[in-house]
Amino acid sequence: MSQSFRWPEILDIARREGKVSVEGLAAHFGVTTQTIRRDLSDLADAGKLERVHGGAILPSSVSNIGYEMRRGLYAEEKARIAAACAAQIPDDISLFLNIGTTTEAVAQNLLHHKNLLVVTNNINVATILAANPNCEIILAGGQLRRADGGLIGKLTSDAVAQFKFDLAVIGCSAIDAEGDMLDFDIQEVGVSQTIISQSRRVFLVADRSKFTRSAPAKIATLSQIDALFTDHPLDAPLAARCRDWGLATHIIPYSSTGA
Amino acid sequence: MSQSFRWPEILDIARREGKVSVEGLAAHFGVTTQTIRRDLSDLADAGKLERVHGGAILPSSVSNIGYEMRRGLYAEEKARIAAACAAQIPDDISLFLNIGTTTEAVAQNLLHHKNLLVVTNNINVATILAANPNCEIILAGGQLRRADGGLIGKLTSDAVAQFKFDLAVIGCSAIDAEGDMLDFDIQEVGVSQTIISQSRRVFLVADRSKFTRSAPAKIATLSQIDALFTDHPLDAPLAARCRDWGLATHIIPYSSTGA
DNA sequence: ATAATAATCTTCAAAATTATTCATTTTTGA
DNA sequence: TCAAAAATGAATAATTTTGAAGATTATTAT
Repeated sequence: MSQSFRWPEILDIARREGKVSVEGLAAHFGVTTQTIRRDLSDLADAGKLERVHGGAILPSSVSNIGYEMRRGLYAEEKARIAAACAAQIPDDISLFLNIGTTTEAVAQNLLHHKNLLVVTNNINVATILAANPNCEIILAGGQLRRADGGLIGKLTSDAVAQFKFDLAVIGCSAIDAEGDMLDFDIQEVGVSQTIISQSRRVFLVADRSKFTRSAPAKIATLSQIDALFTDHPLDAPLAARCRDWGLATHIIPYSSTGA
Repeated sequence: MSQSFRWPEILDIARREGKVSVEGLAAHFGVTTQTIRRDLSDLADAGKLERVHGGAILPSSVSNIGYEMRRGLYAEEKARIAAACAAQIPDDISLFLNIGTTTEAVAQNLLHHKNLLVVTNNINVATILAANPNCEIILAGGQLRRADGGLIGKLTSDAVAQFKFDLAVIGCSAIDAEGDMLDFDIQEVGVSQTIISQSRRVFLVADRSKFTRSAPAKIATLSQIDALFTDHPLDAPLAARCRDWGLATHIIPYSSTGA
C-alpha cells in the first residue's frame, strides 16, 4: 500500500478542523467519494485517523470536539461579557485569568492593554496573549486537562500561592440561587479558591447558562467577589443579596450594542 | 548517481507546498515527465522525499513537524534525529521533554506511544502531545518566552524538582570540543540542570550545527548524558571522550531513510 | 420495529502512472 | 578533437489508481 498525494493534506485538514467528511474531501480534491473512502481507510489502517460514518476524525479528538462545541454555545454573549469586563481592567497591574471560555474571550480583549503581568492556568490564554508584546505572561504549572486546556492540581495551586494579584478574572460552572459559585472538578475548585485568596479584587464572568445549571463542588460565595459580568438580569432575590454584599453587577444584554 | 541542478529547487518547492507533481515539475523545468520521475526516484532513494503516484511528498517525519519548523535550519535533520530518538523511548515511563525545536519534533513522534507521563516546560510540546490520548501531560509553570514557547525561571525549576523521571530528552544551544553542553540563557541552564539531576537517564538531541557554535553558559558535560542523537559523526577527539564516558552516540545521517 | 435513506464494501474495466529499454544528445576529460 | 560517460527523450509493457455499478451494511425517520 503506497501513499497518496492527498494524505498529507487530508491529515492537515483533519488536524485543523478536528474531522473530515467524505463528501467534503471529494469536492475539495475533485475525485469521487469512492477514492476518498479508500484514502480514509488506508489512513485509518495506518493509525493516523479514525473512521466514522461519513468521514473520519482524529484518533484523539473525541474530547476536544466537545470543547469546540461548547465554545460555540452563547459565543456572542461571552464575547460581549468579555469586552465589558476587559474595559474595566486597567493597564499596569498584575492579573490572573483562570480556566474557561469566557476568560479566554477576556484575554482576546486584552491584546492592546499595556504593561500587564498576567498569570494564568489556561494554556489557551497564554497562547492568545503571547500576541501582546506589552505584557509578561506566566503560566502556572499543573496537569493538562485536554478538554479545555486547563492546568489543575497541586502544582497549580502551589504556583498560584506564590503570587499576589491586583485583580483576578475567573469563571465557574454554575451559580445557585443562594449565590454560591460551583464547579464540576474538585481540583479546579482548589485552584480557584487559592486565586481568590491571593487577589485584591476578583471579577466573575458568567453567561446566563450558569444560573440554570448546577455542579457539585463549591468554590466560594458571590460575597467574596467584587464584580460580576453577565448577560441576563439576576432573579430578584439573588439580585437583592448581591446588592447587600456590595457586588457590582454588570449586565450586558445580548441585544445591547456592545463596546 | 550524481545530483541534478533541479534537485535543490524540487526540494524547495516540496518544502513550501508539501508536495510536488510529476506533471507540474515537468512543465516548470521544461523537461519530460520521464526525467522528473528519475529525479524523484533519486530523491526518494536519498530519503529526501517520499514517492507517491503522480509525484512526491515530504517524508512523514518531516511533513508533520509543521510549516514553521520546516522552514528552519536543519529541519529535516531534526526530524530524523527526533524519529530515531523517539524509537528508543519505551512505553509506560515518566518522561521530561524540555525546550527546543528538536524536542518538539520528538513529541511529534511520540503520538502513538502508550501510557506516558510527560512533563515539559515547552508549551508547544504540551499542545502537540495533547493529541495523544494515551499520555498524561504536566506542564511545568514559569515565565513564557514568546520566542519559542519555553517556560523558564524559578517557578519552572521548583516544579521540575518535584518529580523524578525515568528519562529526560533535552537539547542545548551548543556543544564545545571538550564535550561541554552550553546555552545562551542562564535561566534555562538552571532548569536543564535540575532536569538532569532528577532523571535516571538523559538523552541529548542535537543537530550538527550545535557542534560549531558556542554559547556562554555551561549546562553540563556529555559525561552526564546517557545517549546522544545527532546527524553527523563527531570529531575524533570528542568521539574518543564519549567512548570513554560510555555515551551511546546515535548518528543518523541526512541521507538515511527516515523511520 | 420497519421502511427509507445514506454510506460503505466489492468487483471490474478504463485511465493514468510508472519502469524498462534503447537511441539520441550533451557533457567531460584527455 | 575525439571517445567515454552521463543525461535526456521516446516507445512499450507492467503496474497502480480511479470511477462506476451493484450488493451490503449502517443510520435515520416514521
